Amino acid sequence: MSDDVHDRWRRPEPGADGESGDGVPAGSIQRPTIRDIARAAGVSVSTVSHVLNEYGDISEETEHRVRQVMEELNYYPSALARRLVMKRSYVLQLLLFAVEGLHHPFFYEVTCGITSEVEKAGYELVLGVKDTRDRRWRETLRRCYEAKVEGIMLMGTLPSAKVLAEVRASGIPAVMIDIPFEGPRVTYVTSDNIAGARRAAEHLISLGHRNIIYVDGYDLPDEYTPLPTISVARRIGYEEALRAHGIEFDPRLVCIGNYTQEGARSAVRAKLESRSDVTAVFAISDVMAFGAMKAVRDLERRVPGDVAVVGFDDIEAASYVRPALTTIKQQGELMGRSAVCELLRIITNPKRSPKATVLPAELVVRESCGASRLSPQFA
Amino acid sequence: MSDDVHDRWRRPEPGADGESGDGVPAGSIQRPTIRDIARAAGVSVSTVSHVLNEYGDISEETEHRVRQVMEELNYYPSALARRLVMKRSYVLQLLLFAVEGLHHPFFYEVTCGITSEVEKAGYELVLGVKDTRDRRWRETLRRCYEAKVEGIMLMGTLPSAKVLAEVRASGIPAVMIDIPFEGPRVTYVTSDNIAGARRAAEHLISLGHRNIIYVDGYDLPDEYTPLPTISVARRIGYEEALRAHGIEFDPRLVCIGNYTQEGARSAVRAKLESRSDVTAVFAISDVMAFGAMKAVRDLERRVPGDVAVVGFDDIEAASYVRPALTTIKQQGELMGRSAVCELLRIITNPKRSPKATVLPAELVVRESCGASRLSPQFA
DNA sequence: ATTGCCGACTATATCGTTATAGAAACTCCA
DNA sequence: TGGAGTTTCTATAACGATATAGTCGGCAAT
Repeated sequence: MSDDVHDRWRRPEPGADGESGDGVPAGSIQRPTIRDIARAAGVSVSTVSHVLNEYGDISEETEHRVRQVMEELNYYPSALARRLVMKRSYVLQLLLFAVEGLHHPFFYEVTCGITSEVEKAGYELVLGVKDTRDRRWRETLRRCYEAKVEGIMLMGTLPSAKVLAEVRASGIPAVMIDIPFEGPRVTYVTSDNIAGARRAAEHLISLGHRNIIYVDGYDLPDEYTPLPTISVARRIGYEEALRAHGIEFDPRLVCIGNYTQEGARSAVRAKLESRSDVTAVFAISDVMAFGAMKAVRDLERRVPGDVAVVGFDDIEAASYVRPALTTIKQQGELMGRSAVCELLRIITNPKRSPKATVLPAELVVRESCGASRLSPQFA
Repeated sequence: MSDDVHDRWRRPEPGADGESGDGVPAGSIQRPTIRDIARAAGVSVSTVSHVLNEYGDISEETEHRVRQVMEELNYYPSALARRLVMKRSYVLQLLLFAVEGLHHPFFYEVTCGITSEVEKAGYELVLGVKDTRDRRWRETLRRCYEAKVEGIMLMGTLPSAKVLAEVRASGIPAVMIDIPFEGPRVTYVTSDNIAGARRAAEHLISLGHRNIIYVDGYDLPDEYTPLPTISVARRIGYEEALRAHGIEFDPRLVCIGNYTQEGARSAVRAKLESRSDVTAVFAISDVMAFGAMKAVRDLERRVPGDVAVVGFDDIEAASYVRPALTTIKQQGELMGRSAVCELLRIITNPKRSPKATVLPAELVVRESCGASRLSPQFA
């Protein structure tokens, strides 16, 4: 029976027989098409299609025969063809702008959440990583248009605010991650960065610190369209906390760590050397907080004895380091999940206007600020 | 001029005019097709295609006009249609089997390397993450066939050896990451796991340790087709080192940490409680080594004073923890890059037989084994 | 004037599906 | 017996590109 079918479906044209035909371009072992199935099963193409899509108007007997042939010929319908005719790609794109690969662990957590949710919804996730310094982001967006991507998620440190405008103008549904930006089919999910940063600063203030170094991520990119970055939001929270406690904001306590450990290490060291009155550091990412801790040790001082350090993100490593890092917990995985859910809602329900999501950012007290109240799980 | 063109290209059929037409399914703002461009520019579809693909047989004047129209109508050729007719997808698939999302930081590093290289080659990367315990991996493979994915990369802890067999049988070029498995169009890249593990164990032995707990990842999956896992390789290295130094392998010193911190913590704690003669732990991943360190502390003992710990991977956090973790460095990012390069070679050059890549795995001495020789960069 | 060639452009089949609109056979009921 | 309605199946036009195999002037060589 099996052989019988195999004989029947072979197309007349190609002469080649053996599996490893000689001149074939890679991967182009001719796979059977819907027409081959139809021929072998003795039905029309339409019938096969109806079986495939479970129209329910095919007799049990015919359906069985068709399915059997499909199995025997090892048939898989071409998603390419289907997508073309249905004008849907079932593809979501995650676009990550980062400076050195996607090395930031927090992005990783978000990505985890995204993949699992995308998978669940039966979509595909295309992962695109661009260096923030790479000016050719327009090309990357072009690929989204060409591939008829159904939705875009944007994450990381953007090269320019133009990206946002262009995504919005493209009409493709989009969810920004940690970038407050909205449009007709665009929204965002973010942690409550202002409240998180405020809480971090207040924690330090409540422990008696007054001169607190603020370690920012980047300088603004050279185009001065203001980007609604997490830096901005966290800075607002930091300044709010100072104001609420009658401390004047001192711009000379701000330094730039480039979101890297080494960047923060040298920046913080420089500040600590020039300002002996500093007793605390608030870095807007855990990785930079690690750098700050190293800087403190570089100067033969102690964390938290001489300088208290608080971070932001609560990446896994925050609980590994000694002293364990007090930080603001962002729910990265949840953030990824929420982004996908909202994106799918925008896609499937165009009338509904998209809704922004703000996730809470909580203080996790560990050891790096000298608070003795350790949560038991980080012992 | 612009308006002129816009008038010309509008198709006759659809009545809707405004942008936010009412009943339109999301994202289905009708984008212009190659036919619209042809019409508006007053040339044939073929001519537009020739311009698009730089055939070089179009007069400068015509080409200019066509390009201008494309710009004005905001035209992007449909990759879907092109892929269908060219029978190529320019898509690579990364398939990751993991137990809890893709939470292992090492996978992340590899993924970084992969994306950057894929991007560079002008391909797209589809990211698929499956839970190892999820039995429906066959469905995931089906999607690769349907999407005419040109190459597959497989990473993580597979649910079954059948996956490997099926990928090989599919004829799709594939590169396994850290899974030694080969076929006509299949190969792998891996660290030198045996040598790495041997080195880790020898390091402990050279410091005088004799009873060394070995923290493995998983038990073998329930189907007993033997999987060529990193566990197996590292175990071989560990046993080799013991043998070379006349130490008898004690199976009761092996425990299972499930590649998680907590799993390792409780497994190691149990072992330490039952075996007071143990002075060292070798965990086959850094994350499990962190768990082991916690277990040691749980029992009020000290690392490295009472128990030395060595890990495997050298994830970033390994240098953050206190004491900093002595471990075997795997070059994750390079691994990802190599995988993509080799995969592209298999795809573009089907005659060449694929070549396996084995990357060196080096010992990085930090503090967790009590070696005083600290490399300066981890101070 | 014929032939051949070249440069610029085009008509049409094709990729492998789904969608639309029937067709053929059969049942049911008056 | 003659529709009406069902059930099962089918022919064919899309979808939006590329590939193949031209056409049509014009120009040089014979």
